Amino acid sequence: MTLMEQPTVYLVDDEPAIRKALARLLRVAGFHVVAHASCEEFLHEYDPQTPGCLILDMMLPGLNGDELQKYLADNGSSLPIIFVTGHGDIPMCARAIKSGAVEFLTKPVDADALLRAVDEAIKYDSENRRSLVDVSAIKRRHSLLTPREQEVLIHVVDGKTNKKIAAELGTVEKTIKVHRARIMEKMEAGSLAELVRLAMQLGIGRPDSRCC
Amino acid sequence: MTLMEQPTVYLVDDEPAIRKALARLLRVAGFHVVAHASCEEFLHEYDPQTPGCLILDMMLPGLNGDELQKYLADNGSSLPIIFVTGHGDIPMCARAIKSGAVEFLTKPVDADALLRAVDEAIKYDSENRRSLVDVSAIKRRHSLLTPREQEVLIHVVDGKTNKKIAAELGTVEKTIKVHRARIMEKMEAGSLAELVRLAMQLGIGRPDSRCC
DNA sequence: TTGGAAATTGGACCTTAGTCCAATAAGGCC
DNA sequence: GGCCTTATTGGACTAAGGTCCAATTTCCAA
Repeated sequence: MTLMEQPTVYLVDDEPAIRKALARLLRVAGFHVVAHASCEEFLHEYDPQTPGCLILDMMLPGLNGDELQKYLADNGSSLPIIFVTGHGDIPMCARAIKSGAVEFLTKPVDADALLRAVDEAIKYDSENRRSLVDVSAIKRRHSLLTPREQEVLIHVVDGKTNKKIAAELGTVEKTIKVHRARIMEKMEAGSLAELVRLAMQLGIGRPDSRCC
Repeated sequence: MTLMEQPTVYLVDDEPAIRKALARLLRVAGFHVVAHASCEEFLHEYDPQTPGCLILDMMLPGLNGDELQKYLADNGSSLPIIFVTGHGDIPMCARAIKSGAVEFLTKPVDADALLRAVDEAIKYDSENRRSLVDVSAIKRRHSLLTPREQEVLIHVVDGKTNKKIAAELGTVEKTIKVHRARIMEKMEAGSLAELVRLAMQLGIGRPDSRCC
């Protein structure tokens, strides 16, 4: 597994001097740094499994910083981003942070501010990954359910009795009992209460029935 | 009830000309506007029950804009804030938005941008109030439970059987059954699944047991 | 064509949960 | 001292959930 790996600080800036200086600063502070000159280059190497954060210049040849931010967000990435820009203005800053950026710094970069931001970003990322791992484990178990079992699960966490579920699915109580037992086993739930909580994390259950 | 009231746009700026201009702009756009010259004046009149948002200047005599933001946050208010400032810089913008501000605009204010921000803020506020109302209704029902019933509830939503709960609380199964029935009645839960979901919204149950 | 997963059902039996009626005991309040 | 809430318990009974063993049917893929 790659879970307990040391976090990587990705750095994307087209000016070699800045790249070198920031990389050095971060390495001295004990971080593992991977630097790129463009977003395209970064995307080519980036593995979403890797924990860490991204220090990103806004003005870049090719894909810009804010475009990369949007691209990553659209692709489900939650890599925390710290913007570092030479020609930033307030609307740009507001947009970046509203879109989820952890920090927005201007050049010349204040070393302390950057290190504080990196610490915050990495902390944020690790907490986020922990909960993502939890949910993905539940999803994995849920995927082991047969289509019919998934269907029964929805009714079970809705609080219906086996008899009622059977009637709605056009079968008998006995059948539902069997499905139910399999569901508890495959979902590794020790009780109905636990099953309900697991299902909630998958968005199954009442609070989402309001969608109709 | 004050629930379906029309939202109020609060406006705090020490410059009478700006106050007048912005208030006029907002009223023309159909909003109900209440303007004040200082944070102290605003706090004196503000009723947290009122839905709406706050357009706030940063530099003010007495309490500053960011200080009011912190004060409101510390006091559990979720009134959305739109900052409008004449001498803002990027760090100030970043801090304000990271602290939850909806938007950070600079003077002279762009009318379209302000109206867009107000729309967004009011939408955000109304959604937020809706979920707050839901949770407070559950809290109210929970407060009707006797101490003993609240204790039993914790064990019930943990998925334990009546027999086990009785053993842990030093009583017999029959007693727990009675408590349990009262709990279902008072919490207005139609099934165990529903009770578990209600309890979760109050922070009762497994996910929070990790606190110890 | 055949082996296997998925879905279904039966029967017997045990454990839990829920319900209705009734009753006791302790502590607080007017 | 009465009155009320809270917490407790008993008995009897019904309903629902869970378990073990066993069996059938359908459909898909090797």
